[in-house]
Amino acid sequence: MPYLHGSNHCRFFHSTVTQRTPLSLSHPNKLLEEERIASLIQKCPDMRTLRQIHAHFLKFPANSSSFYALSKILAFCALSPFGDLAYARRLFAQIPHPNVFSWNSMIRGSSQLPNATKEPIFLYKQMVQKGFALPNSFTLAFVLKACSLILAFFEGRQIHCHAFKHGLYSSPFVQTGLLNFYAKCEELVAARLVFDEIPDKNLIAWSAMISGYARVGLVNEALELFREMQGVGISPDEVTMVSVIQACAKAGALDLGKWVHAFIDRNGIKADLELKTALIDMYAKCGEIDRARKVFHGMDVRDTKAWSSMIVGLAIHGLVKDALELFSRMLESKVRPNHVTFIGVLSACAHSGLVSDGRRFWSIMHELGMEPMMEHYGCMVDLLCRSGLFEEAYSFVNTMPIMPNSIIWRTLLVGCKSNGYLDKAEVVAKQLLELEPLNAENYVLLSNLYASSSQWEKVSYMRKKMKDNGVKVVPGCSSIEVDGFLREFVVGDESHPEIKEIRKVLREITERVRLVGHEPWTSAVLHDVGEEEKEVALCEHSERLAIAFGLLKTKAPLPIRVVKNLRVCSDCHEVTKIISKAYDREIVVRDRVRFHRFVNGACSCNDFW
DNA sequence: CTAGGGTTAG
Repeated sequence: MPYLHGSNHCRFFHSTVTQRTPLSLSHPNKLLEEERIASLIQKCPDMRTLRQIHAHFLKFPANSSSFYALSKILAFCALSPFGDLAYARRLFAQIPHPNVFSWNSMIRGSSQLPNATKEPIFLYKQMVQKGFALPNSFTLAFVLKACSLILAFFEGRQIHCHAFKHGLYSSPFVQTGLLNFYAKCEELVAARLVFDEIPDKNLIAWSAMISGYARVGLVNEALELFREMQGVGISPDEVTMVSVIQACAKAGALDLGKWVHAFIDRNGIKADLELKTALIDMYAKCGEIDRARKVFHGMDVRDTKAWSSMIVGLAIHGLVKDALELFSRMLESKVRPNHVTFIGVLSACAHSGLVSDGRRFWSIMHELGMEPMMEHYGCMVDLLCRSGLFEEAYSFVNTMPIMPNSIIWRTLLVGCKSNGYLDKAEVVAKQLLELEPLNAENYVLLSNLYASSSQWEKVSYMRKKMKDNGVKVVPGCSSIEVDGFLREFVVGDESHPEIKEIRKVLREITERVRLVGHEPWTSAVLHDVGEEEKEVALCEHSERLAIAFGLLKTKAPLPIRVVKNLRVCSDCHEVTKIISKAYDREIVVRDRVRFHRFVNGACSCNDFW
């Protein structure tokens, strides 16, 4: 065993010196000695040097200085980027009574692995159960971080109790650790309770809470908190702004996003790599691909995520050539693509039916030693289906080394429809409904597939099956941003406080559009039959409400931007063009993020309610 | 030895 002198080492740790003498009693030379050791170990360039230092200390008889050195060595192994966690584990196993510092090193070290495991939590459990060392605020902060990485909700909640038990709840590090943990687990109510209990909220706490809201799409809450934070005199930094921009991206709130970008410049906040990447993503998702490009070109350093967000952005805009060109430039720049980059590249190929390119990228991925994930299989299935190679797509799915998920089967089912393989649809549908019996989308898709081939009995059978299984349709939803706030309108929801006024405007629109000689709101062709027909028409309802609200609230000739959660088709745009003309106001309706659906001129507006 | 941040298919 090259990493320790077995017997020597054990004797060393079994020596009577298990506790460091209090600093006040220690010899001044000893303090100097410890400082020297710490800086020596900190400067270690690699494990080889560290082992030499380790060996040096093992040669000498145990004293408190060498004990100190050993714990520093352990910390280096566990935490340094040049360290070696396996070495740290072996070293740690030799310590009969590790102190808190050593436990903390191990807990933090084991949570810094690229693939997070439960190891840090197990270590913490051991520490608490053994009772040799009491956790301190560092311990809780580290273990909470570990819990947030693997979303270990129950463990984290228990640590919340430990914070009280050990009197560590007042530590700002424990508080933000808890807050962040709940936020990552998407337990926003719990996160908010912790947040509200923090007496002196610092920038970190505010940022963590805003990030939590932005992550789950509670955009108004995120923005409200951003305003509130400035109200109490805390200035945001670039980390805060990433979450604010992310909130705008999630909502498709372009005007807000632009305002926030201007805010960043105006307040001299440094737009670093992460913030610029978030800006690229925001502009791309809000439909302003050229602004996204501008941010990208203005970057002096670009890492994998920066390249990926630009490539994915181009791909969702259907700018396939640009996306692939950028990918080549990325390779030339020697930035290693990751799985997200390949999702962008493969989906770009799918949007333009570039089969041979897609296959080429598929093998490049293998050459780079990357194992394709579910998403990549999904892109390939989509690519093959859109290129008319349904049979190949079908056998591709059936020979996948991982179990296809519902998205894969659904992609294949859409492929059945577009390629006219209706016989295969039954088999595919069976898989899909077994995997996801409660998703209304599947029934609608299948029902429309039958309707397209006039199999009306099967259409009503799907309706019946849906009813029997108690499957509920998720209502359509549109949103509009007015004065920096997002207003959401959901089909069938009449709870808006101004619904009466909105309805009045809606009636007026109907009249004015009729005067122009158009039948309002009926331009979406209804594919469906029977009693459910009304619901299909209703999918436009949320959009109508949002436009009406916009006309009610915004008198200035600003464009009214409505973002839809559903797919938008050219017919929907036709309707808004008519309203625009009648009111002499620019009205823009956008699908939330999925610009690429227009790529092949195909619109699936009628596939969904 | 502590806390908050970016890209993900249909």
